[in-house]
Amino acid sequence: MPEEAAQSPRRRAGRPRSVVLDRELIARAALKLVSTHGYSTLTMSAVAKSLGVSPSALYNHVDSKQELMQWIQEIVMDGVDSSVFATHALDEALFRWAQSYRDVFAEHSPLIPMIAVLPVSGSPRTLEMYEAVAGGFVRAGWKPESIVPAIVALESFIFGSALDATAPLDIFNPGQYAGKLPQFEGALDAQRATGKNNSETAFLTGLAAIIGGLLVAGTNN
Amino acid sequence: MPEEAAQSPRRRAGRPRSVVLDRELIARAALKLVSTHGYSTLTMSAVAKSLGVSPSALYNHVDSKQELMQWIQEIVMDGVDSSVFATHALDEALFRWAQSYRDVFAEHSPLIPMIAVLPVSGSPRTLEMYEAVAGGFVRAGWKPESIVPAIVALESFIFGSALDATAPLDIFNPGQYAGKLPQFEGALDAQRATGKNNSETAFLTGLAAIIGGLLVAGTNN
DNA sequence: ACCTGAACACCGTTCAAGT
DNA sequence: ACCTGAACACCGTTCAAGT
Repeated sequence: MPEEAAQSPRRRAGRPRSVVLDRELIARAALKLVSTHGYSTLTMSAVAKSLGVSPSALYNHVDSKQELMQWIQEIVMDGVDSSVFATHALDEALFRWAQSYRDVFAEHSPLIPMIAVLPVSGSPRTLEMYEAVAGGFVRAGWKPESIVPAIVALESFIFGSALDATAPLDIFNPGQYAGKLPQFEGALDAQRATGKNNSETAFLTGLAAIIGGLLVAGTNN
Repeated sequence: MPEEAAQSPRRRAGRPRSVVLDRELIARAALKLVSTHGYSTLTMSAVAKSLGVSPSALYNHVDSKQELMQWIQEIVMDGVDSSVFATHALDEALFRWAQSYRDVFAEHSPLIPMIAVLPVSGSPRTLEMYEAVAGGFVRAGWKPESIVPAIVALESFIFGSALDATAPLDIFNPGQYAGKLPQFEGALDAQRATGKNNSETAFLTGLAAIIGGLLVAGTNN
């Protein structure tokens, strides 16, 4: 199997014979593993196996599993649509950007605790995204010092919502406490009667609320 | 050391001689470990050691480490102030509740990915909290079907903000990309010049925005 | 009923040895 | 330069054996 990978591109003269692994290959293999079998199956061993290589071989190309997960983040970040800030009004752009951001990380929620804490300097695509978002705020006439807090507030909501999106549908079922929580259960029944997905409704109404609320505060005072 | 624990309370006649472990003791030991040395040191082995017992002994009282973490959650949840809904107007109550909620889980962020996905039926204190919050919405005249999505949206923002609160202060430092992101770096400099903690500002302005935005939508239409 | 000690089935990571 | 295989230092968890 390694031969297949080594022979497929026509080799330039003087190049080493069979370079099998590199960052791109490892990251893609990891992403494929995660996409098909979930993050619980993402082990260095499994990644190595899918590449037909021994686990220790990976450490010639990656420092740690943590770094490998940052590589995955970088690829995943490509799915976030930051182009809308160049084409739409700020409120509409924020709405679309936030939705793509949440949808992407709902599928990769194990990355969230890591991203929330990691310096952005390690992720050029994240920085590109921030540049696009900040540009949208600037063009809308925002006070400069209010822009970064607004972005962070939106991101907090987005990450929290992405985590929530992975929750089971019956997460609010009171179980043995049924009948003892009149106010909450009434609210729960009314929500259920709408037939809508609660996580989705919460995200959309919350997003509209926070964007609306921020826009009121961000330009005036 | 086990003798000390066994002899301290006067024993009622007929009681077994030296019951050392129980749920409360284990949970408190785990919480103490976490509070003093952080979640990275929370291993079954470390908990056992702090109790002067072998790791396998714990499994006579707890099913898994996951369950132990739920016990910690239950204790931690006590630090969230839900009493404000009985004493304050909805907007003010939401503000105070959310702040205590975020502050508590900023110190216990590793619990967040677990909580976001776990059925609330396992946590009576969480259910009590929901009952108090829902009561606040009901008394403020909210449409019943809008209450649960509002709570979930607020919780998503709170959990996301609690994760963000653990981030290093210089998380946005562009590093080697300095000078290439004019809009974002301008916004960053302006925020820095305020001298305020960015995470705190983001939480407070975001919270005001989402509460304000929700209150506009929740009662009218 | 509850504890100990050994064992199991994993992890991520290191490193000497090979090519 | 890059791979293999053995080894290390952990995890959480199980289980037979003791009291």
